[in-house]
Formats: sequence, structure tokens, C-alpha cells
Amino acid sequence: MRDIARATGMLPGSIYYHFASKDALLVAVYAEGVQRIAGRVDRVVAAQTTPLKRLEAACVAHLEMLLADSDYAQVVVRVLPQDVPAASARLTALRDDYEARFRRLIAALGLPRARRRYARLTLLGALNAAQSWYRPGGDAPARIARGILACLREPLEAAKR
Amino acid sequence: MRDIARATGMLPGSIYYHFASKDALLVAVYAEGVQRIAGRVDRVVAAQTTPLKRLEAACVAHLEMLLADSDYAQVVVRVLPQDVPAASARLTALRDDYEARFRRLIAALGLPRARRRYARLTLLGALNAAQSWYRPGGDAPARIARGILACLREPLEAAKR
DNA sequence: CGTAATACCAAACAACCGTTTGTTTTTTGA
DNA sequence: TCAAAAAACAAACGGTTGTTTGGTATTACG
Repeated sequence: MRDIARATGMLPGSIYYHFASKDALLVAVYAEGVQRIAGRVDRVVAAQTTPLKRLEAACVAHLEMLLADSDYAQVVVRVLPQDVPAASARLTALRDDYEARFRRLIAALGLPRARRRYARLTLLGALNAAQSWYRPGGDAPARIARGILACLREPLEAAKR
Repeated sequence: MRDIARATGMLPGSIYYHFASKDALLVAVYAEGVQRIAGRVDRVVAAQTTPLKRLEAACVAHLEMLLADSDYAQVVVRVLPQDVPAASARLTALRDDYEARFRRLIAALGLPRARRRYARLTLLGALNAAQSWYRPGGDAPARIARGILACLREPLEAAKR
């Protein structure tokens, strides 16, 4: 709280005029982060027409936000609802609401029902994990997103070259 | 440190006879966790002969350790090297050493070079993410591991039912 | 203009944190 | 058996933490 106060040019106590507690501030930042990512994803998805193009656009936007807007994204990805018992329900709701976008995008692909859930969890898990191994020098976020999506599109055992 | 002392029946200061600092203790737990997971993975991999069976066995063992032996696994998965600057090199080395197993297992599949890296990162990212959404009621760890691996084996756009 | 809401300051509170120091108990081995 | 090494205790250290309280500028508005 003292670090945040210094960064905003306030004294620590002044924060409590705006937020009831540290946890409440955390939730506000989390919500803002989710909203920023969701906003961008929604925008780029709307610009595409085929189910696959829409999913790809979502993955690229998701990862670009995760790796660029890193302060908010760090909170959204690394803070798990169970880390903040006092707000876990609220955080879970925000996360579920966001991930529903990918549920719908994947459902549009026409996969068998049983595979949809794992496709979503695999995709989001792999994308989010990129935040921990990404280094600015290597592949650009958009390329990484497409690389991960390609792993789900082209079978592992095919195409021995 | 006080919680750990209580759990081990010691006073807080006594821990410092065994470990130089809190970070040193963290590294020791991390190393022990990696060793436990790696040991089990190595054992089950050795029992399989084909490249694909070996990779599948590794995924199942990895996830079973992650979801069952949850105290050590929690440390190994959630603590990132950059979280502990004083020990980040040591943690990175441990993690790289473990993940090299998957690098080799995937290389044995005969994928084109360019795809191997993303296949590994996608697979490990998706498996590790399961730790945050897994709930004891649902699919068993082994089934989840196979479900995730199936996402990389069967193309996304195929098999409309 | 003046008053009331808004925003922030100044200072402290109590609890908690990782760690150190000197001492005592327990275990080991010659 | 008895000295030495190992292990744990007892108590505190200085610093950090989230938060509260009462006062003070600043702004908005009837």
C-alpha cells in the first residue's frame, strides 16, 4: 500500500478514501484488467467472420494484451480467486465471464461436445503460461498465439518431415 | 516462518539452524518438489516403448503429481524464478532440467523442428494450468492429462459430429 | 458567499515479518 | 563416561504491514 501511495503521489492513508481495503483495491484492478482485455478481444473478434478466424483473432488479442499491458495482465493471470478468500466469488465471476467468450468461439467450431471443454482449457492454459516464459527478444506475441493455436490444429503425430 | 515452525514443532528461530534464510528454505522445497515429480515421470516413461506412449505416460505422471502431492507441487508450479531474485538462477536451472525431459520426449515424435518448441510449451502450459481449475469431484488426473494430450493430437477443425 | 461534500494529510496503532543472539538441552562418539 | 558436536529454546531486534483517526486543504454548488 505504501508503494502504491508513493507511485500515485499520495500518503498511504489517503488510499482508504477511495478503496475500503487492500483487497477491495485488488478486486478493482482485477476488474479493470479483465475489462481491458475483454474489450480488445471483443473488438477484433467482431471484425472476423469465419469461426476459425474469430478464434484466432481472439487468441492473438488475448496474448497481446497479456504480454504488453503487463501490469494489469499480471494481476489478472497470476492472482487466482482462491488467493483472496474474501473476494474469491467476485474474482471467479469476472474470470468466468471473460472465459465464456472462448467457450462460445470454440463451440462455433463444431467440435464434439466432449472435446470442447478440454480444447478451451488447453488453449487458455497454454496462452496464459506464455506470460511466464515470454521474453521481448523472441517471437512477437501474435506469432506465439498462432503457434500455440497451430498446436491444436495440426495433429502431433502427423507430418514427419 | 512462524507457521512452518509451528507445523514442525519448533520455535521460529530454530529453523535457522537448518536453513540460512527463508529463501534458502524455499529453494530446498522447490528442489525436493522437482525431484519427486521427475523421479515418478522417469519411472513411468521407462516402462513404455513407443514415443507416443512414453509422452502420454509422462503427461499422466506429471499431472498426477501436480494434483495429488499438492504441497510440493504448489511450490514448483506457482513460484516463478523471477519471484525470488536471490535464487532465480537456481530455480531456473531446476525447472529447465525437468522440462528437458519433455523436450526429448517430443523430439522423439519426429515433428518438424519449428513445431517442437511450441508443442512443448503448449503441453506444459496446459497441464500446469490444470492445477488452478482442477476440482476433486470431476475427471481424474490421468483422464485430464489424456484429454489435454488429445487436444494436441486431434486437429481442432476435424470431426464435426 | 458560505456551506457542504470531496479529497488528501499527518501521525500513529497494533500486529506481523524475517532474523539474530546467547543459552540450554539432546545426541554422539572416543 | 564424558567432552564435543548437533539441535533446539527463549527472547528479543528492527523493520514492515494494513489500517484508523482526527484534522486540513480543495472543490462544487445553492
